[in-house]
Amino acid sequence: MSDRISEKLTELAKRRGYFFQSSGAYGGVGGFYTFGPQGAALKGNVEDAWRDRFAIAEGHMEIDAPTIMPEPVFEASGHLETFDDMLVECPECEESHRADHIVEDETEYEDAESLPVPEVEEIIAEYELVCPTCGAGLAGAAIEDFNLMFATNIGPGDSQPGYLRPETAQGIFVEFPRLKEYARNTLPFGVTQIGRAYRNEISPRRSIIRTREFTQAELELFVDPETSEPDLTLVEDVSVRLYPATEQQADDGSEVETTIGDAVADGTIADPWIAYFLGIAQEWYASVGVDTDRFRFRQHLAGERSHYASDCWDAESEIDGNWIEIAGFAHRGDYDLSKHQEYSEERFTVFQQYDEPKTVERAVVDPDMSYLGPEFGGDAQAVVEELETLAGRDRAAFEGETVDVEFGDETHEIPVEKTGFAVEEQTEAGEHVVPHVIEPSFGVDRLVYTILHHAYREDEVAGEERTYLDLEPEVAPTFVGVFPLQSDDDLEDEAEGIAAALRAEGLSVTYDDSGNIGRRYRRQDEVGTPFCVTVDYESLEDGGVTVRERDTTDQKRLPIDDLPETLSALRAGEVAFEDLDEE
RNA sequence: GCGCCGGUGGUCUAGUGGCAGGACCUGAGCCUUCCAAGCUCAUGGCCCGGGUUCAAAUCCCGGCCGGCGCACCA
Repeated sequence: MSDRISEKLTELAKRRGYFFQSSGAYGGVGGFYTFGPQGAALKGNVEDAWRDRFAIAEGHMEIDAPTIMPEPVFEASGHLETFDDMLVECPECEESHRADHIVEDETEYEDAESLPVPEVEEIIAEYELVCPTCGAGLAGAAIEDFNLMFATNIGPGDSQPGYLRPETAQGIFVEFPRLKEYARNTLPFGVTQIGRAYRNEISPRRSIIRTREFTQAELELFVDPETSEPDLTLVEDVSVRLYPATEQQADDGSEVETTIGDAVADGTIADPWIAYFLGIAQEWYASVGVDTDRFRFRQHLAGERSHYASDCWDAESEIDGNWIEIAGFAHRGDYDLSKHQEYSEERFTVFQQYDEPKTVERAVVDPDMSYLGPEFGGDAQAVVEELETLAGRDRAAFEGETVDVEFGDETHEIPVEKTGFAVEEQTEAGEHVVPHVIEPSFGVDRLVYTILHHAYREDEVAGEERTYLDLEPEVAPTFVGVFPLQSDDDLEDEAEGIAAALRAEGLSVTYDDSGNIGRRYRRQDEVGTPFCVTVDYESLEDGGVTVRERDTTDQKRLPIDDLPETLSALRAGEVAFEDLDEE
């Protein structure tokens, strides 16, 4: 049964323009998909809904950064190193294994990933390591260096290497020094981005669930680790299904049905920001059509977490009995901003003012350059820097007649009186803080797939099998179909007029006069169009039309003049179809 | 990347070393006063390359693509 839905969905997606493999005319290429007319509209609606909730409703700002960035960005982010896999193929059984993992498992080396390839090859030979699958010796087998990032060159030649971003996040982190200005140097503030990311996956699989180019919707929330707090009262009553790490590791562990408030109170979710976003996400996912019975939040196990995350929860949806990750909620700490501060020339901090200015004692130097200059020549400035460092680190060094300064390979004695050493009282209004980052990161393609999968329905209408998509009106690619009951010039004119009026209202409308009325209803059912409007001969007399609801196939007679308003209210969820009064 | 299986109109599928069939869909027409009805007509196909052969969509080899398993998934 479960496999049938995926297969039927794939077939439907191809046939009705939701999504299909790209470049089919050239044999297709693995891991790349095109969203067809329906799919692009659905995806766009999902992105709009995300933007409404996570950017606009939260008061955050959205940016749109390039997908290609220069190499130093990824040196700083750690992706050049950690996105790099060392694969070694067993000469006997031809299985591929992670060379660094084998080394870490079998030797005392703990961070083989960061070692150069030739060194890892030497270690394998030296320790006579064997294939985990068949036990054959791996000595002499070549290690293939594989980086999951797509590489390119910026400008002519290969002088400036660049990479397609493997996550949208770096585009936000890199621009932090300017973005903080827009936030008026005030924490917390959030920056969102919806955009493409690229990973040269070894083995793309399972339709649009694992592709090489995909869309992420990410929020980077920059918080003061000491003072910023979410308003948990907004989400404390939200019911969630959690799968904490402790339950995953227990023999009889199970998912936990609880509320955000209780999970925070009993420590299941340690970080209040993570808890806040899990609550927001739970309700948002439900609003766009994820079946909450096939949805949970799973905590990462310690060994599973990324190089930056201190705690991480995934949102997972159930597809054919398998749980797939559709979002990650990570506490990235100050990892990203600190790394960019270290690797770049910019300051990735926000000045946080104290409630009360603090008075602190500080050791300072004010060297006598008329002494240091002649004494050290061109090295005088470096000596000054050494003195400054030393003063901050070790005041006692300045207590004697002279102070010892390590410089070059020698120790120099400098009279303390020439250093201008003093301990001063200084008033500090605040401090430069590297913000911590809370990152809710959503996979849009997987969400679209989940929505379609969870919306897939088969039932029976008038003795005939029917397939329909139970899509939420807010995200349905086509909102309303408009038909003349039969081929008839007068009916067609009236129906086309209604279609135009609804389009003018901003609704997504499809007009169809082919075949018979039943066929047209089924066509719209199959792509998930929530409502259909049919113009009949009475419409020309009494100004009413039949409006038919997708899920129930119920029909109501409603006045044409009110249609734009009525249907807009239905789309916004302001009224329910069953509550509408007939004419 | 390795292994197994597979690739036939838009979709699903039958089939064989000798003229490639069906169903659905789609389009045109007829019919039709609310749920894939019926009739007529039409469009459209053997993944790519090489080999074997008188003849290859079919057999063989390689590639590409897909499903599944392994590995991978910061």
